Amino acid sequence: MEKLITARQKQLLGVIYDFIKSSGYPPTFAEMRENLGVSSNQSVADLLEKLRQLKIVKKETGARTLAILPLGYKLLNLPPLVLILGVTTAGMPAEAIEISGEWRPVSQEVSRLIEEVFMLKVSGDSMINAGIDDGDAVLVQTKKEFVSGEIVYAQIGDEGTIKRFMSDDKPPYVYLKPENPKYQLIPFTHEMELKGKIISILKNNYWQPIK
Amino acid sequence: MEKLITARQKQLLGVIYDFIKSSGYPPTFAEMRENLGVSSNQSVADLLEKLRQLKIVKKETGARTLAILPLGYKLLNLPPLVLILGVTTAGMPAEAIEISGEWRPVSQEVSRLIEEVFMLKVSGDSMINAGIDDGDAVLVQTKKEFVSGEIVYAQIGDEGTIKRFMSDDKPPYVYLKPENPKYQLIPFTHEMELKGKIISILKNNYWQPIK
DNA sequence: ATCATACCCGACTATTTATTCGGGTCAATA
DNA sequence: TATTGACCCGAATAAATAGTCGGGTATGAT
Repeated sequence: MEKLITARQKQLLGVIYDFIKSSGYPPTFAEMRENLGVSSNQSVADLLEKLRQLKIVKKETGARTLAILPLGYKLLNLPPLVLILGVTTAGMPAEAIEISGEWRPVSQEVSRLIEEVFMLKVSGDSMINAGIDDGDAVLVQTKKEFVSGEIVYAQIGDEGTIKRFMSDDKPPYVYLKPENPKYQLIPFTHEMELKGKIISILKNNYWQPIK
Repeated sequence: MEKLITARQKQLLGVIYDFIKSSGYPPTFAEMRENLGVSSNQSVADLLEKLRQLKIVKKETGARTLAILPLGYKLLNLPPLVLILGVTTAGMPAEAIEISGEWRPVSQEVSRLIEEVFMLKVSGDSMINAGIDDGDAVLVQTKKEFVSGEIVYAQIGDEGTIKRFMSDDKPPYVYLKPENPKYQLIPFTHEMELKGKIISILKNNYWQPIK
């Protein structure tokens, strides 16, 4: 196992990481100096230059123009691929939901990535035949184009709903289909907006602490 | 519906957001000026001051000491509460996993939040009685202290495993219990490290595109 | 032994960037 | 119509910050 990075370099990486984490923006040379316990800018510059060459961080000219690159996060032992889940309180999805006390807000400056995927609590039994039960939560990946047969999250006016999206060659051509014979299918209208596709289901019983 | 924020203020907020998103660090006054199409710092300062008063952004003295606060993200129509899932390739969890082409890496400067929760693919049938099947994925929330009965992700040497954590008043006192009668329980040893608690299960059939 | 490399010092200079000053316009409102 | 608030100008000053110079000390490899 060969050493890609020296201990000191890694330490600097950690300092940068910690700083960003707590303040929301990158550190200056002076701030790095202090957290590293050195007194010269050059010391920081030397280390930083190595990190830059190794594509662990990027640095542009100017104040605080520093960012950690994927390789850097990897070295910090944080997985490079992530999925963001938003737990919405308002806005896009229709109703506020709360996911037990276990899940909590994370630092603000990051919540911006939540475009990708968000989470919704399901109420009702209209999709039980697709394995989605009342009280489950679903992950919705936002997208624009949909394929017939996908389970989607749609908004109809102010209300959000989860149904199977279908398009046919016979009337009503395009519609939402509940997965429960008790319910009628819903023809597509212009008040209807498809927000995303359900990519996962989180079963109700697992959100709660398991006794 | 009363207006909390003016159009121009919101525009600045958007400019800041976009800048951070693409560069990884906050903009300077000059950069905001340009993206806003004004020529005076004061113009930016005025708007920024409002955003600051309204607790939409925070601003410290110094270069690029700017960050968006939760309220700001809310105004940008991004959910304020988020959960981060890491999909690991190596390191903490035992094996690389890939979640269909649908899920993709997000900007690097953010992956640092993944300490919270990560995702693992499950192989094997040792937990079928707890509803966790081969091919499912689970969400693991990292923590240090565990309660008897929780389903946990544990590492034994290099290998990761999912089991129910149990502690008793009779031997073997502390152990991991498979939820499948085919398998034996595993007494706790010092090579064993509990990484986190399973908080959700993503059923295999929902990762794949639904036909 | 000499060389390269990782690391460090202190001080100086150059540059970037923020901050402040003293105004002005326009539209809504009292 | 006088006032206020939102927005804007250009220019000067003040501050923060980066970048650079010319070194030094170890340590391990050639």
